[in-house]
Amino acid sequence: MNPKTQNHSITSSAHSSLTSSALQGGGNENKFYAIVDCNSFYCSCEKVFRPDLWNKPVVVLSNNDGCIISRSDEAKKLGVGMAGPYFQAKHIIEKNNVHVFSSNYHLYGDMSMRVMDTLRSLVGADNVEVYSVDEAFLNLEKIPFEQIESFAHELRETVESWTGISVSVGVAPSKTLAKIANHMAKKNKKETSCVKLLITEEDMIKALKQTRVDGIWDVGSAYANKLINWGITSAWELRNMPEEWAHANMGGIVGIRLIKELKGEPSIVMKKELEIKKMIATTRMFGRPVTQLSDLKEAIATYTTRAAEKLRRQHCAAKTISVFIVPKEDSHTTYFSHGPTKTAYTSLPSATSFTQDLIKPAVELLDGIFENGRIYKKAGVMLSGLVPDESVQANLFEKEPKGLHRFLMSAIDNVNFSMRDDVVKFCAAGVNKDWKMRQELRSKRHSSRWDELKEVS
DNA sequence: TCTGGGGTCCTAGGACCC
DNA sequence: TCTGGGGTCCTAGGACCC
Repeated sequence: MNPKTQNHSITSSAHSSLTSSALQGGGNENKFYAIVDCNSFYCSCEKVFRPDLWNKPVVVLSNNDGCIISRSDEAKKLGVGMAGPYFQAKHIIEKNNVHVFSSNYHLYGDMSMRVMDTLRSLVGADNVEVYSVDEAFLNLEKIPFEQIESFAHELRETVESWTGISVSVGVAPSKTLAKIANHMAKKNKKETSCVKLLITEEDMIKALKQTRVDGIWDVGSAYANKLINWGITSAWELRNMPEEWAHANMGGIVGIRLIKELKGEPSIVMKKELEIKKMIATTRMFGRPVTQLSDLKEAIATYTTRAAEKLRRQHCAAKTISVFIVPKEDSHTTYFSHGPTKTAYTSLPSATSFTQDLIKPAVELLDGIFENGRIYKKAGVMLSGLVPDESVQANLFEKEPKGLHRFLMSAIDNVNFSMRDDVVKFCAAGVNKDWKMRQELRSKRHSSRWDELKEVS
């Protein structure tokens, strides 16, 4: 692993002059990026297996059935807000007979894999960067310029007919512009057929003028507010600011990159697939308020087990483990807030990926931060200082040979992966787990569990 | 009553070294 | 009493993403 890998390095000026020729509509050497983004992804996954819900309003809830994290177009039209708490939208939902699902990550993960595999088969695996569960950037440099538009439509049609998931496609000379194009495609599905290209200078200028600064990828609410206070409201106005200004006022090189991207000079390069994570976290809200140390210990042991699995899956070991717990707010506030998070971390004597080596320090850290009498609503475990497993530096004082442990871990992983649901687990993780999150409305795992396969009658 | 989970990158500042 | 300059590494915290 090379932690210094620069995924976001500024590209050379030679590159950008190549792009400006692209803007004038040059030849095949032009570089374009596509972003393919699934429409209302979680809702679409649910609908694939429920034809009775096509054209019906659907929403999907976050873990613990807390927030609304995906809405079908029909639900959006009814005024169901994004990322809002479920209970606040409940009246609209009940009145309009909106179908509600708890999140079903087995299903979404599997459908995501199918979408990504389809994209890989269309442009080659090397030209796909999976950006999130429902989006991927594609490098279109191999597609001849005059075919870009038809190819973008082909992408959309193929994904939809092979997986049942509808997507929107945005194409432009930089990732940030592609994101803007995608946004426009999504906003006017009928008019654009879910495909929007920004490949001429006029198109780009028009799009930038229509885009507000808070709609730009990588401009969050903090910068958007600042920009608006400075009188910069459209993406076009931001694009015309000097790079030195961006460096001074918008987070250093992040700001420069943003301006370049808006000008169509690609500055955020494609990431290689299968990059290993630099930090691994498993954190959850509890399904009910937790006050007992013993319950918290079970939760921490369970999260540590999950995190250690993720660690081994990318063949890494961790040098640092940290644990945090979040109490409920003492005072009565109407607005959602929580009490001060307590965090503790420790450096391990040597990097490890063994669950049992991680649970012990995790639970000890918990002992140090737990306060009797408090009510807790959330906890988490984070692993950092990750190193490739084969290069784990041996500790001089290590007595036990590791071969046996490694064998045991991979045996447990294999059993749990094939059977799922923790058939084999560590006792510290508890058996009852009544603190576990609520998932009352989860659909079946149609595509990843034999016993939950969809039946066709 | 009820508000998710899991990441990334960058910068500043302190500790430490020669 | 006077107290450099340059470098690296680490961590905390802020900003962002879906």
